[in-house]
Amino acid sequence: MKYLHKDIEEKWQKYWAVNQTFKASNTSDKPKFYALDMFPYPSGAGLHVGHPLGYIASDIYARYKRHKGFNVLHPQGYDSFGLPAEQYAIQTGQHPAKTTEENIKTYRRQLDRIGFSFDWSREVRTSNPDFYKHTQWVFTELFNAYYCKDANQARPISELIPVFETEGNLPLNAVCDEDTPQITAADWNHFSDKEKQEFLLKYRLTYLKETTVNWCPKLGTVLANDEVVNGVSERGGYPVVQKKMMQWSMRITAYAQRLLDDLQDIDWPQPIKDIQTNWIGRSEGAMVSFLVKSEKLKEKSSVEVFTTRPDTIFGVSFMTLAPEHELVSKITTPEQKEAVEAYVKATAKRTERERMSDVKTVSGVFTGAYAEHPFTKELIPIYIGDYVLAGYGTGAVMAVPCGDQRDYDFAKHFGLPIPNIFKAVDVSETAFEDKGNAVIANSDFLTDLPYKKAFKTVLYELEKQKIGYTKTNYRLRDAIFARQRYWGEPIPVFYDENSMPQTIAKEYLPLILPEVAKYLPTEDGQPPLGNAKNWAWDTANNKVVSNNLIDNTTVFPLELNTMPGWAGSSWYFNRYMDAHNNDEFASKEALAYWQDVDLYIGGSEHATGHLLYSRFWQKFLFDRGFVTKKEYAKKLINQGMILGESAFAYREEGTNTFYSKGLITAKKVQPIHVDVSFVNTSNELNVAAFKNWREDFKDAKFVLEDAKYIVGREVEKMSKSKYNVVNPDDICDEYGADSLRLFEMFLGPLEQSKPWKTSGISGVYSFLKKLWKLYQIDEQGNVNLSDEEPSKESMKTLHKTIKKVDEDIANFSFNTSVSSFMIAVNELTQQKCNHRTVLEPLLVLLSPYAPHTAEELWQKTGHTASIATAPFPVFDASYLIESSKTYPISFNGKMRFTMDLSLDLSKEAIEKAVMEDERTQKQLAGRTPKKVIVVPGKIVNIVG
RNA sequence: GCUCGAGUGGCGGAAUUGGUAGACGCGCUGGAUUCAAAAUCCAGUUCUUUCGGGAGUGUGGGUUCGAUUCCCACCUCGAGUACCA
Repeated sequence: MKYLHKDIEEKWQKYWAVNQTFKASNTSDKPKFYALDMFPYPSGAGLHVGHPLGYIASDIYARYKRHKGFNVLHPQGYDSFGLPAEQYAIQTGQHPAKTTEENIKTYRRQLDRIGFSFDWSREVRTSNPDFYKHTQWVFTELFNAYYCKDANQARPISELIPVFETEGNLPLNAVCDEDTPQITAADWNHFSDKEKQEFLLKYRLTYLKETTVNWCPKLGTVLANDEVVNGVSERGGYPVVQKKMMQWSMRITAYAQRLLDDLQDIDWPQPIKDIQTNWIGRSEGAMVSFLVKSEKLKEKSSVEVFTTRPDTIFGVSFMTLAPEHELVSKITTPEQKEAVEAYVKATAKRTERERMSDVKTVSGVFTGAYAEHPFTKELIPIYIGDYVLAGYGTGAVMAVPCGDQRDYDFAKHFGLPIPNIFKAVDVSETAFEDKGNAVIANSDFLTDLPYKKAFKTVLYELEKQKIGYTKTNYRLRDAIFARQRYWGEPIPVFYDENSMPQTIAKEYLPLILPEVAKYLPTEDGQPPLGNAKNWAWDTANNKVVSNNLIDNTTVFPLELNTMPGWAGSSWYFNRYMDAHNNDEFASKEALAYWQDVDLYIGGSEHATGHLLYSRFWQKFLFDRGFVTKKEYAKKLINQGMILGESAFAYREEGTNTFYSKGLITAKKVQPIHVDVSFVNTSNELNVAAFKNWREDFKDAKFVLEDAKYIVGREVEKMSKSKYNVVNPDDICDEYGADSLRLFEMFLGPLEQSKPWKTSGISGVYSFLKKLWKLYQIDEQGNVNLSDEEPSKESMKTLHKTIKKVDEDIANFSFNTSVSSFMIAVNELTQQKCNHRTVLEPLLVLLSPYAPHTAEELWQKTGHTASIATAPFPVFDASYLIESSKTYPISFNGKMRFTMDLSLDLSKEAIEKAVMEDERTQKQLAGRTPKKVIVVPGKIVNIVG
């Protein structure tokens, strides 16, 4: 009978759905295994063959673990809040919930066709109120917590009030806003309610503060740092400008050190760890105060700088402040006022992108003010310059031109002195930045000290004289946690009579996203939720009511911002453990059983976004005792991207004539993307289909070669706009889901990017056909296997394959395990093996890839064991043990011939046998070898 | 610039702790079957050769009896990051 993949796959997919074959239980005697994929955003375009790559890998591993006797949790869901649905809504008026629902249907249908073993009973959707009510709850927990540096954990904010009441904030060692003043108990007790609330906000882990944000005017929203790439928005590529705004932020910086330290405990790819380490950007150095000497200043004032090279302090010849630095206006002398103000204005106008594309231009202005060097007491000029960033360190630097290239360039540009404080180093051309080889000179008490020693000595002195102290700085910033958008989780906050934020208590969540007439911002620039008619909080009845009822005594306005895209994905992995729990995000029992993700597969593009934020939330939930693990994913694998093979037709410039690829050499042509579905495997274009494709090609002329139009090919990212998308549905139609799954794995190593080539699929497809053939299935669908004893050779093939595939899957080397199966089928075909003893275990083993075929056959032959519960075949080493081995015989490391030698021969016996062989004698031609190296079981090498 | 990662046939890619380089698949060549095609099966396929061999894993060195594998220098490509003081 023919291999009818469609019938087989349909039948078993239905069977699994009806029998809930892959439903995981929260109670089991088996050890647990949690295999997770990064859940997709359900876009309108549906899946292409690149999307399921990681899902296939995790699915194989999940099935493998089930075979090995684990209770496996392998869920899937949707990250369903997001921008595309909202933009579609703005254009069409269609509610995002509706398009999202439709897209999810398409996704589900496509995923089902590929035959994944997902436990769909645990599906989550971040846009479901049942789900986001818990996202909102995490927000309120963060709001009601602060970070205690002594305990090194998050604690309830309520703890702070008695401390403030009795001692003020002086003894408190907690993370807070940089500008938090010191207060005494008396201060606190004299605070009004509003002042108390404002003060507490400086400690909350999610807080409201005026901050400089990345504002994207085109998208009408703020963006987090990781959403800005090269000064433009990651989505859409629109310009981004800096703007001061009142914003919700998350105090992720409180966790900077722990996020760094705990990387050591998790088995994640080194590149991801490196990226996160870089992003957190820890640097150790010192804070140093420079006294400002300005007649204009009445009170004593100083500039604080952060430096990683306090050892070079005697090389300071000027200081530079960021143009935005608060001291700038205070210290600027009247003579310089005009120039400084013009410069500040010009900098503010420039977008981040302009500032970056212009790195090489040195610019700045002298403020007219001077500072006093803390040791030499010399006066040094204070400049402003845009190479100093307001957001890092203190927004001011002590410039050491001989030791820092940027300071050097600045000094050269403005003709400032470049004192050399390095021993035996020439700094006339360039700065000397190599601190490992630095020996300090001309530096008073630091002279002749190497870098490390000088670093320690100067810090000791700075601390003694109270002009500086050791400081660790992080590049990581607090994450902006609000978007001026509609399609996101509402922030569960209302504003009380003092206009201070108050969270909505857990029992009244979810705060459901309101209906709005328009998804655009309001006319006065408020976020889209400003269009909602019913968007006020009635504190008497704890429910949402009409805006008309706002009286600021019991009914208050609700927050108009929504949460950013990464909110739901920061904790969803815990939800799968107990997806239908209405009271809590997951029960204590479920959390205690599943604990954490054992294998997490997804793309590396989330390194500084989702993969960092989710670690932060998990640590917070851990601190507050809600989860059992401080890291949620033990092992992470980044699957590579599957690239598309774009096709191009070549149109001569200024004409509508297309030349076949071989004819374009002398012509000026413009390559045009052609839909890959018009091209066959030999790169031949279906001209008729192409003409019908677009109006402007209707009358196109084609110059052919050998009566064919041949297209050009190029590997690019798979995308709709490049017309190189391959739909998995088409592959399933023609070759079946098993072929698709096998082929995606066979393409190459999981973690590597690789181009998709539909022509290659014939290899795995014919492998499946050959496999099917082995079972000699007749027209009635019966399997005709022999119950006689199989040959030793066939048993060896089986057990060799078991051993290899077991090892390969355990190492996530899926491509080589597919090869092993192919070899096995080729061997068994050649051996004419049709023995049940060999072929049934082979199918169980193969089922991670082709369960449908396997189950089909098990059923037909009267076996009813579900693949999910069938035992993994036991590997029997005895079939692999051989009595003899083909030894390569080498002369000076070069292989000359082989000899079959018994494996139980001693070293001496092997040497004797080899030396006596006539081929050895021929090679030696009478000479005596210097040495004979015998590695039992491996090789014999004769040196001489 | 800095930090990682990778360079193997026409192509995707294999190769345990250093031990017969090119597994497996695509493509290609020849053959069988067929009126023919598709499908299937068989044989071949790194380059070179005077048919004994010789060369060969980006380049140049080194360690070793023996290097795709280890070490040093360089070249190329990819990814991340970028005035971070």
